[in-house]
Amino acid sequence: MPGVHIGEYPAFFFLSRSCTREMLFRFLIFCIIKHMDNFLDQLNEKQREAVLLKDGPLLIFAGAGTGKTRVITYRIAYLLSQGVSPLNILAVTFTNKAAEEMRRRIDVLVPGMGRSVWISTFHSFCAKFLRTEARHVGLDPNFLIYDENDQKQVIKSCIKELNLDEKKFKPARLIEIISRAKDDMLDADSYSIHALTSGDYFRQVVATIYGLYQSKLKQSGALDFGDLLLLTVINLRENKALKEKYQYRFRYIMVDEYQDTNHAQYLLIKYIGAESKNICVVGDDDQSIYSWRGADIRNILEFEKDYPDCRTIKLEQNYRSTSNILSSAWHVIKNNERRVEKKLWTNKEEGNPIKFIENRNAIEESEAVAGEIERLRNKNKYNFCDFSVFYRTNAQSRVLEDSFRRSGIPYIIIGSVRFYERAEIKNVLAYLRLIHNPHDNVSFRRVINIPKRGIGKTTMQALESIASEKGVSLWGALPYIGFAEIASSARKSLFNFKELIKELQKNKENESVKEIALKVLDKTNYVAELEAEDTLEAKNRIENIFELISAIEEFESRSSDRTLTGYLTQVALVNEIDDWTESNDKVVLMTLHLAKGLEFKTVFITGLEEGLFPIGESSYDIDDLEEERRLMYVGMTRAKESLYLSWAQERTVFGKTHWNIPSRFVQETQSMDSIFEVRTAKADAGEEVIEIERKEGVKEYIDEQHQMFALGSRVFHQKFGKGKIIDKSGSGENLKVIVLFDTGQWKKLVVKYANLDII
DNA sequence: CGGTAGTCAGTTTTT
DNA sequence: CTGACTACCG
Repeated sequence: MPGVHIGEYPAFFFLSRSCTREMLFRFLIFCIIKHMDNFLDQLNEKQREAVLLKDGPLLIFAGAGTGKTRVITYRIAYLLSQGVSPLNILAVTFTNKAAEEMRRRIDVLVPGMGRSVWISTFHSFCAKFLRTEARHVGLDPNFLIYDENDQKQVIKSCIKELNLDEKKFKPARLIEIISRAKDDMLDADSYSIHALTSGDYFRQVVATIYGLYQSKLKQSGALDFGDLLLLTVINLRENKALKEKYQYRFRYIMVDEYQDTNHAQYLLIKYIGAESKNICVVGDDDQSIYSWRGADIRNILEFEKDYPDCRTIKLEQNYRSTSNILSSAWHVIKNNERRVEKKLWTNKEEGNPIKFIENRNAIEESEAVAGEIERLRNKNKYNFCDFSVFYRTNAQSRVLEDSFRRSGIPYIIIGSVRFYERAEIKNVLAYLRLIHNPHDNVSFRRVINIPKRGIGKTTMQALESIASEKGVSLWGALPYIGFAEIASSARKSLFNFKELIKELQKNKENESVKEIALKVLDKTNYVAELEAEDTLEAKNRIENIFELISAIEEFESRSSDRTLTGYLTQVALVNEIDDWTESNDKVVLMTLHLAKGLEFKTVFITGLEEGLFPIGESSYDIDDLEEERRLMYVGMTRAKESLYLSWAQERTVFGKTHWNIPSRFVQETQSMDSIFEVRTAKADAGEEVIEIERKEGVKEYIDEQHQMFALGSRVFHQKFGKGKIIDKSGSGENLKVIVLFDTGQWKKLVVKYANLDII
């Protein structure tokens, strides 16, 4: 180190205590320049081209595993080496995990620089923007962010207030409509205009709900996810000074996973980058899997139209997967008609063949996965974290979890039952939110009677009506309770609650989040009350609460914004995938959606059954089916060395057992040399798992499953007449179908004996 | 007001 | 099968 000199100063000078941020910055830049040649050597020709195209709009088509993150991080390093200040660089990713990963990798290239470059998700960028500019955009800088659960509560109260039928206007559906409207830049007023012109009654009611919903959010001082984007974009559009400020600040913009951006996100980038035009977007239309969330694939396909002078670079060399994996993935994705043709290639060897496992049910499938992980670990000295298991729906994780627990395999489930969604955690958080902003009605309703303080339905109804009469929040209604018909005991309780929150709010500016949280536990007696319950469940809840306290500690040790606002924002926008690091040697379980952007030595894709993956009715709609197929492609291309595809003949959903046929994606891989069946045999010592490898007639078998007696096909039976196949199980001689006959009755029939004719 | 039993709908996928 | 919600009684 002392040998390194910057100009006339020895490097250690810069590392001494007197070093300023600026000096450190210059030192780091020096290091980058020194190593830039080395950096560039680590890139292939196309990647280097993408890194070196410093100015102007740039579109990078980056196939799976082609070093997309590498290009972005090296590009940032290159920009820094060219004298661009880290403060002028904005990198936007889709998930927090991706942002974290990028930061980490920049830090590897340019130590300490990861923190200075603004890298965030769209949503956290907007949250930061709106808080910083709150004064200019007419917001309280302490606004809360409502998650989907909070949204649901608000929507429900809207429906109640408007005397609508929850069955006709389902909260979940309404949230979806409103969220999609916001993605498309339609605020409540614009939506209302559209609804009126359409003459559609349903849409007009939705417009009313939308409007009421927004006023309720405002009353509570809250924004939902969609608002973060919508308001940011509206303000950038309307406020010239603001727009110029951000255009000036962010001279270089990079957007990851551009294929998944929605219209609002597209506009955000367009506005900020309009001046410098230094917009670099990276994406892959084959990995677009969020259209259901408003993502518009046209954003990537029409980038060249938006920026006529843009340069386009295609990254096609895959560094991740063996050629076996890559070619099967290609065989699957090429079935999509709506895609830009790309030819990924690799100079890696063929590698292991893809292994197909057929199981009788979900339990055996899980056992097979667990068994295979143990076998591979013994054989190849793999770590647990080299394995990942993907599935289409979160519900599938439970069975896997059971098997892993039985086998003693350490695992981590990412995303399913979220820690922050547990009742006891939400209760503590609701207190924190009230301390931060007592007008938060959702939190107020949540904890007004937790722990029990004798405030029930009647009291709440009275309070609600005061609030709506006066046009204030529930908290704001408290001073008026003297005039309402509220039992004196309840009145006293409300008063005490108010004093409690006020007490907790005292000194909040000077206390750490942890101190505030501990004060909540202390003053509310929440833990003590749980202890008194003395049940296993209560014990569990107490444990979770302490886990929350350590999560807060963790937050405070790591985050740059350690305020209560910062913490609550983080809780709303960050999921636990960000806390997972490879340092924990655990098998990772997650949905296919969450897997995007990650890679593992060995990947299991489970539940490959028609109706589950592709899910539900999606196979009847070409667009839906193609998105499912892209999801399959994303899953397959996560694997570096080994890929397992498994399915179960029957699966229990909602306590009902369904018979399924293998997913069409299985046969689309075109690489089925053999199928493994896992059978559990009863031996003297108990149960024994037997693996059977079926090599012959594999293709015929799958074809038969799909074509001979496909679900939905019409059949004729001598005795029962005409009908439709609605379910299916077994194979070969044991192939059984359930037929719903036109008479209305249904029968389970063994195909071999039933003598059915396909009509 | 609070507890409990009974009903009913719901699982895609996420910031 | 679960969790969320409702209705009724102590």
